[in-house]
Amino acid sequence: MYDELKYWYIRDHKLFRTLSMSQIKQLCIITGFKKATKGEIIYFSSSDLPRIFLLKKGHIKIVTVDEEGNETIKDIIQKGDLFGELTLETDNQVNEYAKALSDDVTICSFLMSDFEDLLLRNPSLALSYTKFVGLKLKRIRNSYSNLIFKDARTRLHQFLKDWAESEGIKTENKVVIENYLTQNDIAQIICTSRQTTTHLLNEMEENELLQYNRKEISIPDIRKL
Amino acid sequence: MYDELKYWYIRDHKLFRTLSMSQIKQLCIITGFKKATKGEIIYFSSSDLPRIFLLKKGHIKIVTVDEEGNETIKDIIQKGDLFGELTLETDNQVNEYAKALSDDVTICSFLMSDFEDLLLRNPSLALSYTKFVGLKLKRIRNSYSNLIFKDARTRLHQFLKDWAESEGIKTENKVVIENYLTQNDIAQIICTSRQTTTHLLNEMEENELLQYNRKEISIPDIRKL
DNA sequence: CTGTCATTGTAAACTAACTGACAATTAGTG
DNA sequence: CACTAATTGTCAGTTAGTTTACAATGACAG
Repeated sequence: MYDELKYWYIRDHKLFRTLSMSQIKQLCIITGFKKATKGEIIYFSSSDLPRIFLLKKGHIKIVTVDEEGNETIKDIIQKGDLFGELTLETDNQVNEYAKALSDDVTICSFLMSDFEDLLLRNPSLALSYTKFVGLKLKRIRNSYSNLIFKDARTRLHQFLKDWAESEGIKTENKVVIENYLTQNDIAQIICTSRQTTTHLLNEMEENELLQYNRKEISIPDIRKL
Repeated sequence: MYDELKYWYIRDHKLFRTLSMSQIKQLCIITGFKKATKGEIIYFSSSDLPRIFLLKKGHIKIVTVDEEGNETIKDIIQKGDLFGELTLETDNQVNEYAKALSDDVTICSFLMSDFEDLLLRNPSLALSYTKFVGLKLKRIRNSYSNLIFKDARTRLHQFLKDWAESEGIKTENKVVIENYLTQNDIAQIICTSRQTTTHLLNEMEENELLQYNRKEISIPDIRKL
């Protein structure tokens, strides 16, 4: 029964919809599970064999730490996202780890080598996967080019729009986002200081562009951003 | 005889080494060629069927133009690089084009649909291609995260290091780079103003970290950057 | 209910980098 | 070879955003 659950977890991802049960089994025999609560650090066990991860539930951030111990956010992973070495190449960057942002994080993983075997046997899956990585590439490139050229205000607006787009619950033009990020997190994502972010958020609240609190962000009219 | 040349052009790319002659033919029947000289604009003919491009010779930059007509450099493509829609998804962003940076630009291209067919029939090629796209993703992510957090000076240093690494001719610790970029191009790549770039380059020349001219950049000791 | 820690709010001094404006130099073309 | 356009050099004024520092608020554990 527990085994059944495992399969379902993987099968649920749109990338794996085309797979047969036996192919899923091939991956899942070695599937690892992990649960985490808020603030918990999840290492990409570099000692272990390289793995690909799939976030089933919750939110996590991928973080790197530089020589001086400064955390920088590399990516925010949402439910349904694949992460880890998408290049299918092993990389021994030890100073990179994931951190749970919500209390109900569930991750499953499988060996990269098994995944590669599967791709070789299933060209259409390989094609889907390539498109998936390509899409990720495009998303990252776009968000970065937004980040770099515009000022902090525009960057915050753009970030909120993107966030609302991908996760917000929309009714008419009003959008409500579950806020699992601190202002400091947001600051890091849009590459500005915590103070500037606080300032801008308060400014937007004064102009009635949004209501901010630690649980949720509510945007009365998304078109005005 | 001309046909033979065509095949060779594609076969030369490391991605295609594993292909049989007939598979190459399948791609090449519809291969398009293009030559360009410095400054020439090459459109990703959006009216035409979507294509994948391979830069055989020279250097080009991928550029987007925003509403106000400002050019921003999205990518620099070097000899041997594949470019175009790596996502294998059509995208109707018309405000994106390529511009030749050197006088001897040669591009060949093939239809995306043909490429997809080939990937489906050739799983190991699909896997290689996936890794290729993944690598591109990693490269872009790294270069961006370098760009964003550091100041202009560090960014320029990092850029020069990367450039020297990928294209420079190294003897001992001295590196010579063929300079096909203007200071304005460099400024756009490292996201700063043209004046700041000029200032920093001159500063580095004073400190004998490099010698700059329009033809080449010579770095006496790459470790000092 | 209270103490503690994380998060958010606010302000002043400081600085890197941008903008605009113009001059000097170099490359390419007829 | 001279003319033109592109590239590079230089400067002063301005500004967005950082830094430092501390206060206020909220959340959570015992």
